[in-house]
Amino acid sequence: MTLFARYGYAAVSMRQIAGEVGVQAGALYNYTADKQSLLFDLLKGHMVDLRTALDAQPNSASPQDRLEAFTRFHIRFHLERPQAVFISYMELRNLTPENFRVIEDLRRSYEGVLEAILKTGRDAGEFHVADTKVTALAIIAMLTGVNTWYRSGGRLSLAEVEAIYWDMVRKAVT
Amino acid sequence: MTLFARYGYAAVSMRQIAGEVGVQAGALYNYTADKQSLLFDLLKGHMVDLRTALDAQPNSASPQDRLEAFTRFHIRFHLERPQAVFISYMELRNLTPENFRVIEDLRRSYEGVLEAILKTGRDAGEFHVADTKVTALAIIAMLTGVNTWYRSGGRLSLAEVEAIYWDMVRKAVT
DNA sequence: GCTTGTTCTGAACAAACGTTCAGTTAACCT
DNA sequence: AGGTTAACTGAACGTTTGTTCAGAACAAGC
Repeated sequence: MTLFARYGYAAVSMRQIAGEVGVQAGALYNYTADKQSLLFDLLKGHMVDLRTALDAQPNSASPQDRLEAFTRFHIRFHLERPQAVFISYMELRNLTPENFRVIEDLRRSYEGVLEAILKTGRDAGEFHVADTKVTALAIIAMLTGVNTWYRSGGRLSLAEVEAIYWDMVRKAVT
Repeated sequence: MTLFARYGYAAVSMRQIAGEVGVQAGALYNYTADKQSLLFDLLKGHMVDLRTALDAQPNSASPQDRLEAFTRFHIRFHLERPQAVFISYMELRNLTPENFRVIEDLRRSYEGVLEAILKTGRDAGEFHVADTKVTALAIIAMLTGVNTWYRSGGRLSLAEVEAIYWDMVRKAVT
């Protein structure tokens, strides 16, 4: 994961990976069918973790509370695994078509959770969003963007970042 | 550019590029010093175009109008060059350190324009943003996200997309 | 027709690629 | 101590990589 995140899937050789774990290249094939599976298992594991962690969140009552919970969860979860997140966005095109479809479905299901929150809030008259699908994607893109600049120990704490983003999300949909 | 966007810099060979333009691999070296320069020139050209096009925009008076102009400009410009945008986000790590620094500086200067707008608006009491730097990055991430899903001829027109995003940006900062 | 300068080919280079596999080494159970 | 299984090495395979370069092809001017 570290090597893929640093140099990219295509630029990392099986010999490099083997060297990093103190083994010869051939030994890797006792654990993985091929290089492609290495990438796929990484991405699938990440997406499943994401969905599992989201489902483990306590269910809030109001749409507003649920949206806040989602926002804070997304930021926290993504900031805890910058490498997996990075790879999940950058290496999609290096998946075989069938593997790609699996990851894409997982992601769409995650996006669907946010969209459902927005729909509920709009139907309840609490949110004012022109298009729940587009708004969900826009919010996720905004939140995931934190990963490109946040460094722990930097100017802002995680709590401050969460507060800033939640403030923007809340205002954007109400 | 097409090949880099489709398969990624590392996965595209000079022979593939040569084949695409109907020439042998060796002939490419009459036009480029090496493969790295090919990528760098592409990214630098894109960033310079971006900055040039932004500066060519008519200057609006109020912070709100300037923010709207920026929002619409960013969406339009990025949707017009999906390949260059994609490469500019994905292939940064394949630049040599000194080339990377050049591109990063150009991008930071672009982000600075948006931050300046936010600062002006906040000082004028029109915007309420907790952190202009973070807000600028959040807005840009949100807007650039359009490229991941928008397809011309799809459900929404460019004008509709601009309107939806501008509505979110406006509400998020006021 | 000859010269000049530019552009291209086609082969060559050493290095690196993913993957396989016979054979060695290590670990564990009886 | 012996036997079984799992893990690893090290070499090999056929390709492919970025880049170089001598020579062929080509166009332009006289």
